[in-house]
Amino acid sequence: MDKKISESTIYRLSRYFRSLEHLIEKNIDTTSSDDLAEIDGITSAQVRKDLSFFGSFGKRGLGYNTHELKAQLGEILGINRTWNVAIIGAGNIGRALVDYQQFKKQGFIIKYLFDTDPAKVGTIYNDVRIENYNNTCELLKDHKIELAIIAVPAERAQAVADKLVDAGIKAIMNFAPRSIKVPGDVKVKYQNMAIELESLTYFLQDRHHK
Amino acid sequence: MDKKISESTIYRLSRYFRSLEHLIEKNIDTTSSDDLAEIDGITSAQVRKDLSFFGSFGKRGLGYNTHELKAQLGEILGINRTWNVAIIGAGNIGRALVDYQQFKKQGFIIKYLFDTDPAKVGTIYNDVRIENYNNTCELLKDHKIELAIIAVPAERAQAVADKLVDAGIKAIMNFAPRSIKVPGDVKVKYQNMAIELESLTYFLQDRHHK
DNA sequence: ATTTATATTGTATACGTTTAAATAAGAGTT
DNA sequence: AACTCTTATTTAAACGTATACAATATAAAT
Repeated sequence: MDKKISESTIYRLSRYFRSLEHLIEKNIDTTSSDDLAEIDGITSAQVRKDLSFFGSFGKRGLGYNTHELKAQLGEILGINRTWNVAIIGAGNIGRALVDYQQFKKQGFIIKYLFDTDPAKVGTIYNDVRIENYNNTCELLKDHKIELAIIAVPAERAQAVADKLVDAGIKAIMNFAPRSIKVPGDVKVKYQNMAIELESLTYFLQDRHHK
Repeated sequence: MDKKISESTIYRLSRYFRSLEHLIEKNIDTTSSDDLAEIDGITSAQVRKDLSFFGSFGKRGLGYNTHELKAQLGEILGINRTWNVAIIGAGNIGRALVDYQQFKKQGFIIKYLFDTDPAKVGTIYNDVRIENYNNTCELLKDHKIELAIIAVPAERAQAVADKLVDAGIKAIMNFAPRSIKVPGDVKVKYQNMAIELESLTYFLQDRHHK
């Protein structure tokens, strides 16, 4: 099972996982590819294809057991465990992320906030200690932090990325509105709400009425 | 020019726009598809292909004028103007978005925050008045709000979406961790940081070492 | 002034990937 | 055993990306 799985497949798997959680909350034990597709607005064939990359989890004629499928997806996505996360930058975005309930719910533990501001360093924000940015490298290494989130101004993004790479981080989520360069074995995800809104305004314009 | 443009193209256009802003800040007047590709980590051919859908903005042998190209992209994306935005839900996420500097910078004006909490309604958060959720429909209609952001708990997302559709909103960004159903002419973008992190953890797992 | 070299766009073609549709196969029911 | 339902897999179509090259603009060289 070494075929390459597309990022869109992984992304959809996360959404199926979310939908399954929802079904389970409603005490529903069985579902079908058609149900899952409906919830997420794609085709049932897509759902089955996505799952088929990893095995066969359903019963023909019956569908999928929500609990089992959720467990399997959790296993695949690596969220049947917790992940330690550090956030660089204790500004508005960094702090909002500390508050973000979904992270904790999905097993992402914010271990540290880092900042350069002496007034912030040493204080505690919502149970998370704000550490000195200069200590980033050693603290990340010492405490087995595996995921890092960049929440600093654009012009500092690359420097922070370099430091994270030095600290051995292999997965970065970048909220700074600037592209960063990292080695090939480091995975970066960009997160820029303004860009997302822009892709909406494009479709709002008159000339795209169909 | 009625051919269908892919979402990824639009998304990349936004990134080129951002890169051009950056170049202009550095007083650079000319750039090339190769430069833009380098900045954004894609191929130069991709850059030219993306642009070619909308016209030819460069000079062969010379490249692109940063100012001109930025203006053209702004025109295409619809961000050479301002857009009125409403946020439904004045919780952590809603308030963080009001604080998000990039919105204002890119011409997105947060006009209203809506909430159901009587303690919040009527107060002002960071220059934005928090209005009663029940008045959403009329206020959106009266004040020509074109974009709306859903920042309420999952279980309330669909109800809010329905109300926004009633109010004539055609573009929604949904921060609630739940899929919503809307008519075909309404464009929805999902924004779920936990899902984004999950797609990173997938790539962090041992079995994907290549 | 003409040619040659160099740079870079714009487009046409080829390739690979992703999505959708079609089909075969398994599980249960009557 | 026939019928229904739904998965799993195969096949085909659509789409997106990368490659290749012709077109064009400038500068340098003769």
